[in-house]
Amino acid sequence: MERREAAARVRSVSKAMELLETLLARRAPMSLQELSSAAGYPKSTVYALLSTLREHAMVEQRADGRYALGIRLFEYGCAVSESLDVSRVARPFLERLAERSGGSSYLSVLEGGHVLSLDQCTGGAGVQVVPEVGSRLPLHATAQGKLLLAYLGAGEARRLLSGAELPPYTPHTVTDAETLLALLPDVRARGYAVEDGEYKIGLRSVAAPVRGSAGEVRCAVGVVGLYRRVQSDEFQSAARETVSAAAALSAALGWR
Amino acid sequence: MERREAAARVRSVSKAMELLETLLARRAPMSLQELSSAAGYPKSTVYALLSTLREHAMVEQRADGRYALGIRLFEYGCAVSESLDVSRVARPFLERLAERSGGSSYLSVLEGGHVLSLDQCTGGAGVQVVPEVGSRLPLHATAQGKLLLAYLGAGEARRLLSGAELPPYTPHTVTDAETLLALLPDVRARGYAVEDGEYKIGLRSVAAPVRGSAGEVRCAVGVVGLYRRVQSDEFQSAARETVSAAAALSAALGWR
DNA sequence: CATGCCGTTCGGTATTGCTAAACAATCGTT
DNA sequence: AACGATTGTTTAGCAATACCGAACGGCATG
Repeated sequence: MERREAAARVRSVSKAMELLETLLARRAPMSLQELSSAAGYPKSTVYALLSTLREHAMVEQRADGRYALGIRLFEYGCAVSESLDVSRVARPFLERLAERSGGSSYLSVLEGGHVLSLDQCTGGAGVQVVPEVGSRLPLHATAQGKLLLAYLGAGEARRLLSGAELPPYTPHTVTDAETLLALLPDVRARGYAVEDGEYKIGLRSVAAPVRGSAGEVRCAVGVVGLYRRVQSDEFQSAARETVSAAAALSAALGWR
Repeated sequence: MERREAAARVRSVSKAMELLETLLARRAPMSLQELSSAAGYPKSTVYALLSTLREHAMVEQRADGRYALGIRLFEYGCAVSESLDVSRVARPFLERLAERSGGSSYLSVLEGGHVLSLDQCTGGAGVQVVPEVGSRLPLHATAQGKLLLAYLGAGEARRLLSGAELPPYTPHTVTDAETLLALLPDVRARGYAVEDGEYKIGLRSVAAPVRGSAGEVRCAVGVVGLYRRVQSDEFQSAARETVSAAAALSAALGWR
């Protein structure tokens, strides 16, 4: 029997975190009423939680009374960013990869059923579409997502996919969990994952695994660009560059 | 009678926030016991709080059991950073200021009795000492701190200074609250604040106020460098550049 | 001046978080 | 290997306290 993660121990803390998550999802200040109905708790409950969060600068209240994410979260974010040795070490590799692949490179990890972009490096040529640092991308419609899923335990990958909707971003998006799971052994065998216009039409992307000193897959490096076709020479070359950048970064992190 | 801010409404949320603050202050993973004794709550209480925070990825637990700030805080930090239009708008001004002043420029706000550095831009010449983005600096020993204090209500400035110790970072640090408060009218009159080796010996710094559309002082821009003396031409020139950069940035933010 | 809409306050209730103590797991030492 | 020390985890019961409905006051707008 697999061990279920324990339910939330402290409900009020959970509720407070839900409020922050709501504010993050909306990406805009919200009124007390909005937060109250969005979270499903009574106004006065939400008020007490927000007051407490406000005292710790986790939220701030605007002049019009609406609540927004607070400045202390910026501090925490910087501290976490510094403690992530990965992104510091990865920077030169990302830059070199962007230069050699002709696309934009990025570094991402798995977090809460999404792909979280840790860092990026926009390529030189023309208009480039890159995920914003700190933004979430879908697991099922991105190369990074498929790659990170591939190196999870099979049960874990199924759990993440079954837990959520798999919305079709383009006609090429794989929206069936089983179909997606069936692709993962191939990803492991090849050592990289490919995305062919599954998130945005015209964009194609490769991702390869970055391993830590214990051999575990810590994150993914990838390239995204306006490549013509997956079979094209440019794309295949970008894939090779991605794999070798990921290997070099892994080595820098102490792999082998 | 001045309105005292209400006490924390939800204690468990407050305790959870204290744990995060402790982790931030130590800047290193901490064991359950360390956190328990640092925060002054029993082990099992801290455990319940940490478990809840962990479920929301606000903390993460390392392989050795120690707790560290979680990856979701990075997400929140990025979101806050994006919503701060100031730092986006300020970037070109900071770059130009660093270039013209011969020092390093930075942007900072008042937060929780400290100066919080939002962005920085290191100058080209030689070794430069700049505050890390996201780090806290003392109010009483920095140009930014004195500047931001100067534009608060007098009562507010006194409250912030009396609440905390004023440790001497160098022999030149002003450690007496009243002496410091007496300097603030001069700062307002001149339109900029100066720091003369009060935080680190050899470093001198200027800061000027950035105003928002309502005329309120939103943050400070400044320059720090290895200037010889405050009276030197280079420093005086840097001060003029700082004031004009602050004014230009204010204008870009809708002042006047 | 009435009306709605908001953020804020208040007090009683029972929910729920707090705690001490026991448990389990890991590690270093004898 | 056995031990003991140290640590993270679980549990159970009590009472503190978080929760909520309802009322308040301020601010717009009609």
